[in-house]
Amino acid sequence: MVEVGSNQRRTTLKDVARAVGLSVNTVSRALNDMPGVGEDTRQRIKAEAERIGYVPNIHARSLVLGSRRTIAMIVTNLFNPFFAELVSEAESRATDAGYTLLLLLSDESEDREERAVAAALRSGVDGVLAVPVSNDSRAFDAVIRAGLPLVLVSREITDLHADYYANDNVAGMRMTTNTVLDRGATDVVLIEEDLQISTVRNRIAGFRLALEDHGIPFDRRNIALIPTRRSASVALPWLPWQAEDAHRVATDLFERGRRPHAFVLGNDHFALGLYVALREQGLRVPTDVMVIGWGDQPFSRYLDPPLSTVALPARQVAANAMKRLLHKVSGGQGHPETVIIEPELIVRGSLPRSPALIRGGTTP
Amino acid sequence: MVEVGSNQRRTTLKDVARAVGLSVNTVSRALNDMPGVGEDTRQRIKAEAERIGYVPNIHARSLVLGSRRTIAMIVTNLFNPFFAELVSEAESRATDAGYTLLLLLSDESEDREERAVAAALRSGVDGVLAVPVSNDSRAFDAVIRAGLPLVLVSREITDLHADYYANDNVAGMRMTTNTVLDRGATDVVLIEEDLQISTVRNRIAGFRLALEDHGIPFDRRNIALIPTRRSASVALPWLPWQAEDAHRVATDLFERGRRPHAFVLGNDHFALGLYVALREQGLRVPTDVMVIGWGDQPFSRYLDPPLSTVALPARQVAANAMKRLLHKVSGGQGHPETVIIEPELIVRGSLPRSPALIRGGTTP
DNA sequence: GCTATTGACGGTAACGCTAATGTGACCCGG
DNA sequence: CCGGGTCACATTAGCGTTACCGTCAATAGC
Repeated sequence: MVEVGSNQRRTTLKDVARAVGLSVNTVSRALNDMPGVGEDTRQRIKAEAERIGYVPNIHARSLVLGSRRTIAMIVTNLFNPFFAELVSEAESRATDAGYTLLLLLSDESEDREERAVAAALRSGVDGVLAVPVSNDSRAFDAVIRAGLPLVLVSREITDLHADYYANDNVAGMRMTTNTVLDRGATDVVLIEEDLQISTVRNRIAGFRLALEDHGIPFDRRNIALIPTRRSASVALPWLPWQAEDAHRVATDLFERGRRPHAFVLGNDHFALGLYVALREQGLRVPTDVMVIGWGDQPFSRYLDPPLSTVALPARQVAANAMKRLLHKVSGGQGHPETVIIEPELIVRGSLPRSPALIRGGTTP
Repeated sequence: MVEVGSNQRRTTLKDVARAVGLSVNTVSRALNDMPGVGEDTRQRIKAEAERIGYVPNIHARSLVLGSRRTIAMIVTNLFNPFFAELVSEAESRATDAGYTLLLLLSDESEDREERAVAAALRSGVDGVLAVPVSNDSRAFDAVIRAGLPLVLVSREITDLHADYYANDNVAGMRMTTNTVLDRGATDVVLIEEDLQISTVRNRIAGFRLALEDHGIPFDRRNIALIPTRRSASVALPWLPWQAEDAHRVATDLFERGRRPHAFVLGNDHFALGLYVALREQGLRVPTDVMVIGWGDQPFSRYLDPPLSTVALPARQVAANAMKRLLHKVSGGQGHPETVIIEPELIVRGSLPRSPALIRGGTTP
């Protein structure tokens, strides 16, 4: 069995140099496939380095090269599978390009976000990929001041002049809302998280645009915001709670005598609680009430009835963002760019098969 | 607006030293709260460093200190919320201890696992926290050979002498199986992933123990293994597919005339597909068939009926593992230790309220 | 046959930081 | 009044690599 935690001195370039009787310099050039070394010498050096178990000291290399070949990714949480997918794709792309990924979680807290940014800078990363907590640019100003490439994903910061990659929340929510309106709903309720982020703002904007499209006046009562639970200044958009809160919000509506024809949601997890609330009210989906979720979670197609939802191009967004970031990291230029990708509506049993199946909302 | 990607030279200790008219060394000691600096001088130095925006160069510091204060975490994927929670907790603990977390994904592929380990070593991390892909120790031998602290989480490698932290899969599955047996089931089917990992092995062991507890002979037909989908040698335990595969496996059983009294599952996602299969067969939960899942996913309590399942102490496991790793990283000794935590059965509507409600399995 | 040119290699200086060792001023006791 | 100790700082030596220049021989060109 190999001994753990041995404290033998690591073999360095100097050791290899001594072993082959050449200079440190030549050995370095040989191992890095730099010109200026005879081919046979190069092979001999490589063989010897392998033999005595030489592993380059990344710290020294980073110091002289000024790069650690590492990307920091700052994400609010991993419980939202959308973020998990973003991180997953980003890791894969970074690895393929010979970079590693430093993961920092901000937990929807501006405090922690600031600390994450500080940690990223301290760690000497080559670039930062971030899903910001809010519209406040303060934390990320530090990144820009440090001269580090920065790319934002999924959430925009309005007055920050940075690259931004996301899916189209405006068009997406406009599409879902229009879908239920086209099918005869006139009283639609949007359930959303109460977070101060562009994602929510844009989805609300899309929702209002759809109402406009159909000449329906917007009322504040068309939107139900689910307050974010916080603990010690850390937001907790914990998925079970989202379902629970959606259940409560919907039940409140019904108890106040409201009876919407359709719900469009900012999150598939809201549908879990909403479905229960509807069952409790004896309302049937989609004949009494239409429901469209957001995010196409794995469970959504297995609900009863299967949940219509919006599939988000998470991998594509992350891939584009990382590609752009790596381009900037390796000295690439160009004005900050914004790339917004259209999401896709997935129609399932929670929508009536054909339009205009619901009229007036109440079944006779 | 701040210019992005500027190439101004970073301010170094020397700049601070010149600004305050002191030596580099004194500035270093002042900023690191080392003795040998007058208190007023220290404050003056700190203020000046802050003013001119000094950020220590981690590369240089790492070189001289021989550490980057970074932990590598190698995980198979982030789609399984259990792993997402492990990573989340690990990141939090590492951050609290002044470390950063390098995330590497192995995608259930031994190839990628080996590359992840290599990347971790190249990156000069101080320790490795890993969920291994298989029972093969080869990849992690390299970690031990490099003298790096290694802690395994959630999956064990039998012949690797390393610390290991997990939840008790044997006891957990024994408990769930005993629960349905206690309530009168005699024909129980376990649905599991077909992965060569200790997790699955142990859950199967627990399942068999429960059968023994009840004097029921074990038959190969008591276990339905769901083959892992692979693409280009990368396993894809993608959650929607797990549900789909469970649906298929269950339907196959029914079509071959099998009619189990209970299903115990290795994963809540299997329940999604199973529920659909049961509905298609006109079978009711829990009166006709009992179901217990595994992992307490957010959606599980919102299924119809709510899914009984096993809640896993993911955060606790990760916290213990990271604590142990950080202990070893800072030179701590001790024999490799194994800590196994009991999971908790959560009883919901997919189990009959009182034992012995089902007899013989068929309702009259 | 003598000078340019090329190729293979060595010497040395960074990179920015910390740690070990020096140095001078000051204080204190005898 | 002087020796020894203490404090506040400076000087210097690395850490292991890569980059920039030399050097020296072999070869090519006229």
